[in-house]
Amino acid sequence: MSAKPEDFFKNIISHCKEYGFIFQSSEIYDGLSAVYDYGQNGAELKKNIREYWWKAMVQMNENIVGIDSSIFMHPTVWKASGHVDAFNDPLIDNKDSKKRYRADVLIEDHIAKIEDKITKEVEKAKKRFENFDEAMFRSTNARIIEYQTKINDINTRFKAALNDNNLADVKQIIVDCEIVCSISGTRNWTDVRQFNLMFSTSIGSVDGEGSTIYLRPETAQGIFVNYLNVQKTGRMKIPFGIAQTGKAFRNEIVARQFIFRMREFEQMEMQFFVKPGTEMHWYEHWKTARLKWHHSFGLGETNYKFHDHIKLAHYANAAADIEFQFPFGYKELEGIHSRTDFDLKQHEQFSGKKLQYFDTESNSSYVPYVVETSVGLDRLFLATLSAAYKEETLENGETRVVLNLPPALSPIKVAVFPLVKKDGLPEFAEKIMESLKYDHIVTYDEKDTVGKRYRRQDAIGTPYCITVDHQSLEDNMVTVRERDSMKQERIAISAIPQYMNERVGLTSLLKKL
RNA sequence: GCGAAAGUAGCUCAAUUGGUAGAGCUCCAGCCUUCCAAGCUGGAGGUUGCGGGUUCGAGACCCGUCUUUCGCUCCA
Repeated sequence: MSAKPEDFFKNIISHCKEYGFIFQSSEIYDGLSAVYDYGQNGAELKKNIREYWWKAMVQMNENIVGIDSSIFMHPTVWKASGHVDAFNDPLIDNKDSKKRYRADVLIEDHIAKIEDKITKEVEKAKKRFENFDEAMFRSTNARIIEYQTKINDINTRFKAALNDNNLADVKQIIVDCEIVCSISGTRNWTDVRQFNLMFSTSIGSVDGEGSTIYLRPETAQGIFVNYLNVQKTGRMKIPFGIAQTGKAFRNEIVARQFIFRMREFEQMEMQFFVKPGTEMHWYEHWKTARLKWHHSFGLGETNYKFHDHIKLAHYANAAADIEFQFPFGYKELEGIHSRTDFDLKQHEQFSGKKLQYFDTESNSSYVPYVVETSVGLDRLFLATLSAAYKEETLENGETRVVLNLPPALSPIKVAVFPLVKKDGLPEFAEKIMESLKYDHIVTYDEKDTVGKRYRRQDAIGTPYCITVDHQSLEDNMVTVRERDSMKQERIAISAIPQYMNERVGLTSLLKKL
């Protein structure tokens, strides 16, 4: 329609700022890369999405309960989960080809090449001599000795450099070995850098005496370490789930695409504990249930698709993403993973505590298997907003920008206007607003023409506007104008509460599930 | 992180080879009109992202830096 695809996403970002949905963090100080703040309307929309998720998972399922675990956790949690070891690879870039390599792999490959040369020398010699003594040949041949010395030197130096965490020397080894990029063929390398996934800080008020702890890179571990607490105190019977929403932190190498990938973000996760062997049943169950939940937003079912993982993480035996068609293409919105008993087993091992469940049916104990649903709240926010954002051309040729948000998720549910700013209409309108504010977020506006005020509300997705006119003073009727159709109807003031409750509450969404 | 491009009022953009930073919209205070953004009057808002340099003089030229976008790379 009006905007070109490449401009469309830009317009959404501008709209987010202009109407108080998203601001860049610390903007007056030039901002902080890949960190964003939610403004007055964004905070409401985000809260509403979170609430809808929570009700759909916890309130609607008797066997799912919610927790709220700390962002700080014992450092060993992240050793057990594998996060500490997984992201400490030293990386180096070739400036010409822009190709990134693991520095240790480059060096190991180089060593392997030298070993190849030795092997070739040995094979050549094998063919030449009848009674070939390989060990003798290896220990006496001058060229092989030279190669082997080189390998030993590199290995010694490389080990020392890694032990001392001396990244400068790791680079120097690459330079000294004259290792070239296989693509560009050049030796134009950047410095070797260590990338850490997790943000660290220290606990304990005395500087230097505290121990290093991490800001959690996922909320799931808070569920795993509490699984037995919840199971016992809640008398939960398998299968049961534990849900949680909360911030997680990842020191991404690159963070792009607005709030799609941020360093600080919010997850909504549910870990479902099941009897081993039944996990595939539950995996399929949650795939279906979660997709249905997404569809209930009414943003277009064709915008969603499953992406089944072929290559699985070490802890999983099945994994799928629900992808959403963002303005920049299909991208992951939610992950549904069959995580096996990997996490709980790891925590058993590292903590030395039994994390087993006693199954009264089979009269046996086992570590439950886990099926995880994990959705990014910020991504869901972006998906919702970008699918709801419409630049419309009206019949009279005018354009309007409207957010076709599900009414239950809209930041503001009702706007109340006096048709004119005199004759007692403002006071009358304010009374209506006062009566509604106990149940809904309501706003009041008396500035500019009423048409302009409708457009302002369209731009933030307010589903209903109530306008008070002179006749209202006599018959206690008001005009209700609906956002998407722009249709108006006349209703009694006494009917407003029920009218709104039927249309802007979460109940109607929950009933679709 | 690498490369390229960009950064001027809340938003969209101007500003002659280097010569006093402007406009429209928005916003605010009023007036008028009164059911779909368009009338009138007045007002606020900028160390031109930031820091250096060249120059008599820099929004413009040079260097650095920050942020954003795109491509590559990475992605439990």
